[in-house]
Amino acid sequence: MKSAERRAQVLAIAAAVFAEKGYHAAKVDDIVQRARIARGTFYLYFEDKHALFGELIDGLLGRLRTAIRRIDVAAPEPVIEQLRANVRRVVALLFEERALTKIMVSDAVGLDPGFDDKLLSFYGQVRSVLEGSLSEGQRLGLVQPCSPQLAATAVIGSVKEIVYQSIFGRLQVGVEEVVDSLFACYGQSLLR
Amino acid sequence: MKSAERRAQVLAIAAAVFAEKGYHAAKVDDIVQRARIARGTFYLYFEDKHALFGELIDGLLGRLRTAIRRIDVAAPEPVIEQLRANVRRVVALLFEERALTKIMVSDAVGLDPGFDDKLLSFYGQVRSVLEGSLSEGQRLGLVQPCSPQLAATAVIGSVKEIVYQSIFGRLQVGVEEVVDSLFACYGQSLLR
Amino acid sequence: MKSAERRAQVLAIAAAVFAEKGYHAAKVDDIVQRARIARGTFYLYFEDKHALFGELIDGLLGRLRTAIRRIDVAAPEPVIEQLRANVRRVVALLFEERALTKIMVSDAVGLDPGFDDKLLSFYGQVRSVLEGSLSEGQRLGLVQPCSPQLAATAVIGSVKEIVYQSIFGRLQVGVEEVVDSLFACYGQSLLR
Amino acid sequence: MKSAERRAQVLAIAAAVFAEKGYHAAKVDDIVQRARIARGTFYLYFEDKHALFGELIDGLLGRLRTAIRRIDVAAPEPVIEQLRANVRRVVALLFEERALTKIMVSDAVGLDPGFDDKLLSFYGQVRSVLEGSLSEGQRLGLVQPCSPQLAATAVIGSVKEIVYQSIFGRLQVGVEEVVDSLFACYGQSLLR
DNA sequence: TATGAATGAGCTTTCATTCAT
DNA sequence: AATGAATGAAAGCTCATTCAT
Repeated sequence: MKSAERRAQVLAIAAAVFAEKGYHAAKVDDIVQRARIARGTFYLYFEDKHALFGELIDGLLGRLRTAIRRIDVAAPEPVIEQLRANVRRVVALLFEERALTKIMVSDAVGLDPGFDDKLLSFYGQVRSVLEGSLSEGQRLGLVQPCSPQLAATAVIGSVKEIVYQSIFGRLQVGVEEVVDSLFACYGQSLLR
Repeated sequence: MKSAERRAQVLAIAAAVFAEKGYHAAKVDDIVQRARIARGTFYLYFEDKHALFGELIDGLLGRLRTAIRRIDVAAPEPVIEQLRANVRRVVALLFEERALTKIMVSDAVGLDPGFDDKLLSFYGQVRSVLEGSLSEGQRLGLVQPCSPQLAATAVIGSVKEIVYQSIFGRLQVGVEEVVDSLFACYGQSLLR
Repeated sequence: MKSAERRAQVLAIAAAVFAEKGYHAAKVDDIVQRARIARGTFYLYFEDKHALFGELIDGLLGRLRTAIRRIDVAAPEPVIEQLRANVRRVVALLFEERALTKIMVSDAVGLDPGFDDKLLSFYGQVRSVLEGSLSEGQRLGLVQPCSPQLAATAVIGSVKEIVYQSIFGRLQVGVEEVVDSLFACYGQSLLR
Repeated sequence: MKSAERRAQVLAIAAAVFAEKGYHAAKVDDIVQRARIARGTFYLYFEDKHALFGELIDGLLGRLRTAIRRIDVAAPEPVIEQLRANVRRVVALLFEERALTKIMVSDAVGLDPGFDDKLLSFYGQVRSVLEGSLSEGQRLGLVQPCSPQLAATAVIGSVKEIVYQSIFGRLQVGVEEVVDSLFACYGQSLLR
């Protein structure tokens, strides 16, 4: 148990270091020094730097997957509320895990074909959920006729950019504000 | 003049190599070998690898800035058409310059505080243009009441994600399709 | 303790390599190959080639400073004997440390403003000691009237040249012979 | 003739650059830029950087050799005055050619076995002249009994050090002062 | 389980020299 | 004679990883 804790601690420290310096600038030394472990110990816990990074990304993607629940049109809760809850959970998680979010959007992209696949596959899954909901919504006459694929992609992009700007840029917003704004934008039409 | 051509050629080859392998995995050797120049010649044309990369990014950002024109509400052309033309030019440029686009979204982010600033500043400018148009639109009753800042960010994110997915992912779309879809999404309301 | 020994060993080997090839011609590779360590190990022990060289020079200058003791006119031992002991210790040290002496006179000069300062400052200190003794000697009527500054410089030069010639050149002399000759030259005029 | 002038000019500029930066830090580029010639032109005039440097050193050594004249005991001018004239000419030349002097004492030493031989052979010649004079002086009872070889070396070292200190260090002296001081130091003991 | 000294492949960059014009 | 773009060998240094203790 002690070992698992230590591992988790190193993982958290590594996330912070990666977020601070970026994957390449973050040296294994930086991590072990901050974690107060020996260099060799690092390799006792992790295959290598790359694998540790992968674990961080996988962890975040897993938690994001958990946060996103398939919309159930038959459920008592209205579809739009289910969607809103999904978005809220995702945004809340990303805002909570700033370090992991940062490395996901700025370091994992283009680092490696493997990571690109991982991310693309994740975004594909999310898009598939959204596309399903939108198609269903169109079938029920709740959603405007348009390409569900592109619309889903656009929504994902909106969330990513708002999160990205609030982490890197000067955008100062809270979770509720983001969710409300997204639904204000998409919910009634930006341009009438 | 021959020299300028050679320089441009190396620049183009470097863009391709960076797009293929990523900034860090792309070695100066890869570039010079493909360009069929000696390693020393590379440093005759460019300060170093970093500076060459910066030139590529600056070039694309410059062309993007040129593609984005401030919306003129007093012009005879409808505001929405001006907006559409902006989006079309941007998307067309990004689709045309796939290699540069790829390195901008996947390598320039988090590479360096300098590059992050560069990108953030660019996105800030674009957002400012969009925000202005949205605010003006709201004043004229053409745009739904919502945070212009977040809405603008959302729109930028939509464009980025669609472009990103069509370059990295499996999204197979053309320029017109993207523009139409964006306006279908935002133009009449995604959810009724 | 093992590590300190290894470090000292590398230092000694480096001194020999520098003496043999000169600072610039001596490659880090030459040193590590002779020391039978990996290239990376070198940088574990020393900041870089320059710093290692600096350490060698500092070490010799330090030992030379220790060898030179301020003349005490009030001491029971005659001033001239104190002076002779100083010269003997210096010459003996330089003869003993041929490699270090060689790099000090042939590589450290003009290598770097920092090294020039270091050497100049050392020679300045030695000259100051000698000047003091000469001035005191003149006050006591033991030394011929002449510029103590130039005389001190001349004496230093004599020692340097004799050592230099006996290391580089064909001058085959021993410590005692050098000391005796110096005092034979200077002993009846400079010192009355 | 134009070409010879140009060559001489490049030579002079190179001397200045070498004196300023040292042999290794002085790049061929620095020289050609200051001389306002193309890089290729440099190699039209000189074999290479090393040969140019050699020419500078050879030139100074040649002029020094000219300045040093063999003492003629049979001449009407007293031996001591002949010696003094020699020293005066040498010191005057070195003070006049500070750049060349600097590179001779700080760059040529230990640069190359070839240069070391060159310098050693020069100093050997000078020493031989001095030794001859001192031996002759001893035979005539004009000079104290001591090792002519070591005495000659000491005198050479004195001159070198004074010149070195007045170029690199803070020693501010004129030619006459140097000559006078040297003869004050050596003049009453070495020379009876 | 933990350590940290040792490793060495591999990188970017420099610069004296060449050679087609 | 003059040019300067091109060359490429060679150097210093880094850092992820290994392994003897």
